Amino acid sequence: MIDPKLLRGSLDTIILKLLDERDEMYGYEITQEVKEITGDQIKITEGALYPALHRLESKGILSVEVRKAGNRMRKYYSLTPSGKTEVDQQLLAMQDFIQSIQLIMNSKLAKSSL
Amino acid sequence: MIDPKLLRGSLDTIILKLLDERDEMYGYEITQEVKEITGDQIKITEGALYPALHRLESKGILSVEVRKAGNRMRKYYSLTPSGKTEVDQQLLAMQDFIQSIQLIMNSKLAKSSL
DNA sequence: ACAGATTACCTAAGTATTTTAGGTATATTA
DNA sequence: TAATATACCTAAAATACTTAGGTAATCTGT
Repeated sequence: MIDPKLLRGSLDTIILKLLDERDEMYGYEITQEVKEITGDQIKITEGALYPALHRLESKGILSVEVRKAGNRMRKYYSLTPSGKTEVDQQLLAMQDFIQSIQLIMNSKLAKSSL
Repeated sequence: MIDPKLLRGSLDTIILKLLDERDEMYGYEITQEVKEITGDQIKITEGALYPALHRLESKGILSVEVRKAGNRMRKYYSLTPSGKTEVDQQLLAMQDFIQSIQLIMNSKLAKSSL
């Protein structure tokens, strides 16, 4: 399991990336998809997910449509036009982030006496 | 410049990785080294750095030695024995994290009608 | 000589995000 | 019919960060 600490700050990007691929997803589906893609490595907790979805909606990045699956309610989220711009930015930002982290993790700093 | 939001949660690992290479560094030196390695992409703010160093020290992961450079004080940090164990764990955790993020970022989810 | 930038440390208030720990209700499986 | 899974939610507490200061020594250019 991925240390949840490292995940801080990347939840929004993960959500947006999935919605960029899937067009439409509901919250619970997102948690399951992330678990599957990462082989159970990343588990998004609902206490983090739902507030994040609400935030993104209130920022105009996501739009919601409530539909019923049988007798049960689902809230389907999708990217708004401004959300699509936002994804592109966040995906680039994530790439830069990973690259920089790898620079640090792969750096062999000069030790005085080797 | 890397979105500071994405950096949340990885500051400790960055610090520990540098100290694993360098054996001994002082705070300001860490900020400069990170800037240099990442080509100005990652800038660690002092408001984040110093509390982090104090946290790691109080956890017994780092030890400090105050020395003078001329008339000016420097606090040199280094890994304690338990700190060395901790680095190893955190470096593995960071690798797993990056790998999982990349799985998500590279995932092409099945869209219904392609 | 001295102003401004850099080096080097620090802290506290405010903000943001997450964890933890609940709650409700329907649907499926043993 | 009990337990698990699906599906939504929230609020208090914890955590970590940004912002915005503060002190002081040293270097750089004029």
